[in-house]
Amino acid sequence: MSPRARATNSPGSGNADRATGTSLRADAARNVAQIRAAALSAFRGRGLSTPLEEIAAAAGVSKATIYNHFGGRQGLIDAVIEDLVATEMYAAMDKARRVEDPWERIATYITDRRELQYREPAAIDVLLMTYPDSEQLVALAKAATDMSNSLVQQGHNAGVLRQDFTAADLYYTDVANGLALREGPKPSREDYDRRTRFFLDSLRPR
Amino acid sequence: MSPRARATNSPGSGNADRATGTSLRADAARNVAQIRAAALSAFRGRGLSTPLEEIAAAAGVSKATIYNHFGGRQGLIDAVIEDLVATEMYAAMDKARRVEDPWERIATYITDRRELQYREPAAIDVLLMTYPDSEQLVALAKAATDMSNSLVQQGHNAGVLRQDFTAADLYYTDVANGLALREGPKPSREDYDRRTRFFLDSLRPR
DNA sequence: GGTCAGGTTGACCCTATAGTCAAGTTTACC
DNA sequence: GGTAAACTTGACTATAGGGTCAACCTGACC
Repeated sequence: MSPRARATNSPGSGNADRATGTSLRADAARNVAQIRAAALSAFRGRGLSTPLEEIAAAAGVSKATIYNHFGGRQGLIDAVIEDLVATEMYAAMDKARRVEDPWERIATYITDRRELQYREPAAIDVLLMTYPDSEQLVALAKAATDMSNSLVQQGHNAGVLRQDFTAADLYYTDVANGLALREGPKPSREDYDRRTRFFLDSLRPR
Repeated sequence: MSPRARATNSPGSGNADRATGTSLRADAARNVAQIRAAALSAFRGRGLSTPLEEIAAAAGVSKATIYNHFGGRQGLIDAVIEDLVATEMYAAMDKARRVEDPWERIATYITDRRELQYREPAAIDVLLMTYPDSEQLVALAKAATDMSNSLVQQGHNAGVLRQDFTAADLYYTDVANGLALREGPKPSREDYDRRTRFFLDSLRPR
């Protein structure tokens, strides 16, 4: 029986076959790398539900090889989510946390989040938790939720955010924006940034 | 050969088998009515991409009977879109046109549009023109576009709408909102209405 | 250079959905 | 109540995607 990827990776590893402790044969290691690269590119272009056969073809292997190494879509996602969005999401959170002014902190975080979604349509799958069995996705979603709650709380306390605005409102807007980017025609940078400004403007206290 | 629905209905008829000029046998007329009712209900609940077999089952007929009378999904949509959303969309436009104050006109139209989308998830398919071969959908989408352009123009002229806000911005927001309603968890009335207010607030001149 | 565990894959099966049609059933009308 | 046109349908084909596995390859090591 071939080695199977299980869901026991510690957060941050994200590498196929790692948890087995066994090392891969040269050809297998090459295939894993090619699959990862193909998945990354496919997920970026078409979202996390890209047919695995397409990814396999792009990697020059058969579909079954993906199942061998990653166990299926979930495992593949776990293996590349770090490179796909997690790194940037955590970076956006860290960056925001380093901003002193409460309003600027919120504005920075929201702007960066929207910026990431513009570049990376797959980010919407993180928000929607389309694949709730992926541990890393769940962890990431939780971190993002905590961040939002905390930012909104701070904004209210500092009086820089309208009092009737909630973290749930922010989540809803993010989901809506992500879906619009994925389903509709992609807006120009200029249009997109202007809409970000509209949104930020709407958050100030009345 | 059984009569087939073609795409020659004049706007507003929306009835299967009408354009043939022939009248239906009693059993066929009953089936058409049942299919329409089932489609209406299914489209409301699950959107315009509900499997036809499901609609057929709900109507107590076979899938082939839907093809006989409506020619396929497109024809079915044409046959029920009027009852589904077109009536309300046109009503919202008319209502807005009767409002004197330019800002109130915009606010009324946006509020009603969002209200309709809340009640009717299928409305998003009209905006996105998921089924671009449906004549009535295309006509409806065009009417809505014209309405938006005109409202925004009037708002700018009257100085009640921020100058950098465009009809495309309104369209984008509508699409985003419709998708969020369809894909994500349905927000409470209270939350939804509050978000409508946020959006309207963001449109005022700075 | 032979062996075999590790690795790969073509060829499956399964599900869901769209769409078609020959054969059978039902209605309307004489 | 017979018949022909209208109507219905079960059974079919086709497409797309997930998932599995027996049989076959190949790299690593002696």
